[in-house]
Amino acid sequence: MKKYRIIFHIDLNAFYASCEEAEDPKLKNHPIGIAKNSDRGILTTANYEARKYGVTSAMNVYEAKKRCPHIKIVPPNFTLYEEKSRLFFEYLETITEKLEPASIDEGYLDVTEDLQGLHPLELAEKIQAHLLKEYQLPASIGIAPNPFLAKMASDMKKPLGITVLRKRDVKEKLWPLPIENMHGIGKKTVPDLKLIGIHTIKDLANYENHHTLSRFLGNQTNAFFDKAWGNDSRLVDPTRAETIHSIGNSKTYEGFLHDYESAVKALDQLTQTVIKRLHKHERASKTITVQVRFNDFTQHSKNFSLEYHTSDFDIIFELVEDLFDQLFEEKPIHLLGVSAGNLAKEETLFKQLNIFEAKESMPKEEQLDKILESINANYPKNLLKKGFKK
DNA sequence: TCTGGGGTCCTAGGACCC
DNA sequence: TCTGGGGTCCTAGGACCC
Repeated sequence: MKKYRIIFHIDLNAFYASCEEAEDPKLKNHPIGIAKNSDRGILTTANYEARKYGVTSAMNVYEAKKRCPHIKIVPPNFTLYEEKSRLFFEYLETITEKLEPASIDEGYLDVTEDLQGLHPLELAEKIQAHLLKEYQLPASIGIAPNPFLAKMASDMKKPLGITVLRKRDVKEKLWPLPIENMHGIGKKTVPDLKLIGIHTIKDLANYENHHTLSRFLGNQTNAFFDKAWGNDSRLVDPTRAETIHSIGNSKTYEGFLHDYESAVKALDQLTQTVIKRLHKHERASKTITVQVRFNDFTQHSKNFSLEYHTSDFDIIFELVEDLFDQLFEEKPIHLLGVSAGNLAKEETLFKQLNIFEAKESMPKEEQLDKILESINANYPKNLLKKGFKK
């Protein structure tokens, strides 16, 4: 007899909006949207009252106001959302250690061994009620034998839904869904799939020619195909979210940046934010990336990997400036981004330092020289620095 | 619908090493 | 010498998710 796992996917409904409603209950019966600017840009979230008017996440504010003229635009309060998210996961940890956070407002739980003597449905109801009562956070819960089905299930009833999706329900409940509803299939891939006759998850499950399929789905072809049949052997992995891979900061400049100097000033700000967050997470970075989007929406990035990890502002900013020099064009700049990747824990580095007397112990001047040397060796074009208004 | 900011993962070519 | 194969890392770009 095969033993099925019991996986929950828990998704907090309209999370940012729900946080705002929890803080200010007056907002509850009023349509609200979360957006930085009250007359431009896009909504990160809309509450369900606003969704009744056809307002959705990622819709621009102008359109949202057209559909719902009395919508209230609330600026985001990320400190509040992070705090609520922390409480959410802290509570889930009391249910099971087998918890994998998937984003700020959703997570997977393997409750196979932690049912507390309850029926899975009862446990889900208990969790949902607790989240609503203690934190005023409505949640949708999917119950399934694997993470993929649990994720698809939690999407089926929102808000405050609980949906069981068993293997034997796949043909009836999963297959009729349009292919764009499949987690991992985005708006670039959908037209390709439709071109070869795949419009629903059923079409994917019954598509014979995997060679053709792999032209569009690449490496993931078999994984997607298995998922279409309701199969997904991935384990709930609590360590996955513990490893941070990159820390970045980017900003859109509505009025555009028109010259080199103001861009460098902006990059200074972005770099400072990145460094602050690196320190907060006690991480040092080896690879720095600078990203530029111009007013014509062309986008470019450059990155450079250092010989060793650092979290020093002077070193990183020197590199940021240098990378930007290579990206600079005489066009108004719409977006700038700085990102630190290839991260290592600082405590680990200290250990290495003690053993090898690594280069971090050199005076900063010397470190900078070394780095510039290394950059120039790799980017001889750099030295020319032509066409810049310095 | 003319557009935020935080990320993860994949791809593909090239450099380099054995 | 004109030519193998495997592996890893670096770099730029793109797709996707919330």
